[in-house]
Parts: sequence; C-alpha cells; structure tokens
Amino acid sequence: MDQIVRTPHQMGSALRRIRRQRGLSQGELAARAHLRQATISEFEAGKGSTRLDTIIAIMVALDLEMVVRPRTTSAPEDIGKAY
Amino acid sequence: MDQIVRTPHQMGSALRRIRRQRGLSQGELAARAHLRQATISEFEAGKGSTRLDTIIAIMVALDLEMVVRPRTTSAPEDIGKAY
DNA sequence: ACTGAATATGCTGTTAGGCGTATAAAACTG
DNA sequence: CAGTTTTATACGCCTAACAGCATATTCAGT
Repeated sequence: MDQIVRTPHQMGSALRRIRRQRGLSQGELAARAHLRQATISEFEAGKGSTRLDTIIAIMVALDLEMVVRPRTTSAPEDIGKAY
Repeated sequence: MDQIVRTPHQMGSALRRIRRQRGLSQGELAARAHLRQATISEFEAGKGSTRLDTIIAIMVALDLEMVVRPRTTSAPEDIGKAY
C-alpha cells in the first residue's frame, strides 16, 4: 500500500491510484487542493516539472505524507538495469 | 533515519541532512545532479516551487527514494525531530 | 447507442524556476 | 587572523507552471 516513488511518472501514478481509492474525481481533488482539474490531470500523467508545493497540496488533500529514505533494491524494474 | 516530509521546508532540511551525512558540499551534489549550486541552496532552504524533476535529480544523486503513504499521527515528542 | 460525468487538451496572461555567471557572506582551517 | 572552502544572493535570459476559461475526448451507467 505504501508507494515507492523514484520518477515523476511513478509519482503521478501513485497519487492517481490513491485518489481513486478515495473515490474522488480530478475535479473534486482540484477543489480541495485549490488547483485546476487540468493541473491534476497533467501531474497524474507524469509531468516532471510539477512544483513541490503543488504536490504537497495534493498530498494534503489526499491525507498523505512522504518519506525519504535510502534507495532499496526491491523494485522489479531495477533488476537488470546495472547490466 | 527515514525522514517524514510534509512541507517544502521539511523536504529541504531532510535532503540537506542526508547530503551532509554523505560528506558532500552543495557544489559537489550540484555537479552530480547536473544542477547549479545555487539551485541546491535554494531548494534546501525550503523553496516550495522547486520542480519535481529537480528533486528527483537530487534524490538520485544521493541514492534516495520516496515513499508515499497515508498520513500518520506522530507522537508530540517526534514532531520536533523533523526540523 | 445515448448520455452525462470525467479526463485531456488548448489559449492567454502573469509569475517565477533554473540556467550561466558572478560575487557577497559564512563557515572551516592552519 | 589570514586564506580557503562553502553557502547564500543577484542579474538577465529563456521557458514554462499554473491561473481562468473553454472545449474536445474518453469513460461509465442504463
């Protein structure tokens, strides 16, 4: 249930999944976070240039928090990358 | 050791602490992440408008990852630790 | 298929991020 | 305390985020 995030795309996907779990539309989330529905759409699509405060606003609206930690080696996509 | 991040300021502080643990200067980190030393300085100071891809670049250079999870309620004595 | 909701895309305007470059202010070190 | 390293600020430039507003497109329910 905790989502590992290493790329903008993973960030967008993770929050989209959680938003849907909460039963919210992009428009509803946007209203709660004081953002445009279009901004949510672009962010969830993996826009890397989304600003930190925008992401924070979304996380607050979804009642989430982030944890920063040393990189783990458990992600499936990483296997093979070193070779 | 894992850093809870709920605000831009906490994000900057957390990565600054980790950078120092790694024994890196802002200039060295900037070089590794292909950013300016000034950009690192501003980000660590808590700039909320820092872009996601900039943050990701810093985390990659520090060998870190993020986790997104439901907000937890930390004990009062823990709250100060994030600062 | 029809229809309304949800999501993606477009346009303009304002504001500001990050760049290169340079320097000022702090913080170590001998 | 001087000399060095590190961190914080500044200016001009280019690009784009996000705003409001509107519409096109896709999805889901009946």
